[in-house]
Amino acid sequence: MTTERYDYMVESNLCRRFKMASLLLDKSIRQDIYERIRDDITYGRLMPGERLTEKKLSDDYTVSRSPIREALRQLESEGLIRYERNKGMEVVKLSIKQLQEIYDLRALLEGYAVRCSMKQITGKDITFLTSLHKKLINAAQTKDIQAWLQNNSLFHGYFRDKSGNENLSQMIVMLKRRTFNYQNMSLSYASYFETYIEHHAAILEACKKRDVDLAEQSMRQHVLMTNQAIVNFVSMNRSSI
Amino acid sequence: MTTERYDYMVESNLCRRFKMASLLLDKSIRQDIYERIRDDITYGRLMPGERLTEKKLSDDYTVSRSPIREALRQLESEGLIRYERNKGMEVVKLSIKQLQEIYDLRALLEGYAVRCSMKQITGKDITFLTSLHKKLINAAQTKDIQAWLQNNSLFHGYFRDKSGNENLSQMIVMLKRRTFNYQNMSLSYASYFETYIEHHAAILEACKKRDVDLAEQSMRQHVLMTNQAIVNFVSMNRSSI
DNA sequence: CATGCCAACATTGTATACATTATCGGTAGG
DNA sequence: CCTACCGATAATGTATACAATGTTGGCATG
Repeated sequence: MTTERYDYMVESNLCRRFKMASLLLDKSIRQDIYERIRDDITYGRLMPGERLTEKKLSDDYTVSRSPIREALRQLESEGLIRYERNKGMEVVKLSIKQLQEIYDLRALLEGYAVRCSMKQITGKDITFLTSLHKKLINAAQTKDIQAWLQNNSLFHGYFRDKSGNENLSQMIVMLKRRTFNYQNMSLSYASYFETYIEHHAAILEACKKRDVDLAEQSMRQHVLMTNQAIVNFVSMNRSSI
Repeated sequence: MTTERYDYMVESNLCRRFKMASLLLDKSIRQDIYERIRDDITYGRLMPGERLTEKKLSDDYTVSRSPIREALRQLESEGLIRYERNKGMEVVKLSIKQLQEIYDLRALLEGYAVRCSMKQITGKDITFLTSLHKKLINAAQTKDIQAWLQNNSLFHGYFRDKSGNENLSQMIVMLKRRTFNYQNMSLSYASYFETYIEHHAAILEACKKRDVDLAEQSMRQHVLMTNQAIVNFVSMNRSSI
């Protein structure tokens, strides 16, 4: 009995230290765990189909199962993991059809974001987007995938943020997270940098001309084309992902 | 101690077989709670801005806080409730701007759903939609709001389901849940049955002519018009909702 | 050797205990 | 009268205990 109490005290003290660490960051353990697992999935440290148990996660992060379970519920709602009652969960593995569905939606929504953003984009914004475009060209020439990813994200994110529709923005981000790892893998496999740069150039050009319809259409085509590259990649590597 | 444990295990395994039959009908408490709170919000038994505490919920449903908390995480992810750390949660109260954002998205997505569904809609589907349309006309004439809501839901749901895009469908449903109560309240306040019937007729007509662009456009306009009615209603009753 | 059964174990589902934080009313000091 | 502070209370955040369910591997049986 005494030892039990002793053990408990030790555990409690350990946990307190972790709690304090997260308190300093003003973040709950649950929120922290949520973000870590989410990023592990989007950045491919956890692969599609991989099975996760609450025990393993609570051991890995040295916290109890309570915050873990709550974080998992969030991730499930966002379509990143799949639950089966009394059996556990796994990282969502998207079928070709699902990938196409999601990219169809992304094309629609990102295109619409461009349309909305046109009302608020000024010459200054065009200048900034052009500088991003140049960085992308540079990244393509030097085959710097990290730089590409980063600036590509900024390019797309710019229209998203300028759309002025917070709900639209959130949806696009959610869809992006669900496919990010697939996109990343396919990019490492076979990059279509030149094609993408042409697309971006077309979008930019349409923005300069203030041609809303063309800008929206260009973005839609661009996203759909990206999807094609990913579908090709997944089709060829279906066994492992 | 060992024997006790042994006996317990035996009984547990034996008992399991007798329960097997009813297992399929079982639902986890969490899932049950989730659905009940969700419906309480969408059907207005819980009003926007209303504050909920875990203790009250666990008392109401006579369960512990664990499944409650997990259900609340799901509801939060879906935008139905809002959490503030260490302070608790409340039913989301949408601003006029948010309502417009969400309806903008619904218009975009439901319009797109009509576009997608056109590939798969046959004469038989048109016949069914026409019968729904007639029921709506009847409900309008008799001012039967319940019948209107039910058949209107079927009308819109038909295109959604026929779109063949499961992700699109889920998004529309989610957006609908977030605004359902507002829509419902505004309908009780001032109904635009005649206008909506004209819209539906236009959509049906476009379907019959297989005019995809017109059908999509008609649905978009219809949804945006609905939004206008709701915004008017909310603007006038801002104090209470 | 194949197969069905079942105890042991592993995992998820729920309840409870404990820890931390917010809220609110009252009181002392200005 | 106002404000700042304190403490009681109630809420959320986390850890742990207990219960129900799924899985596995060994053993008996044919």
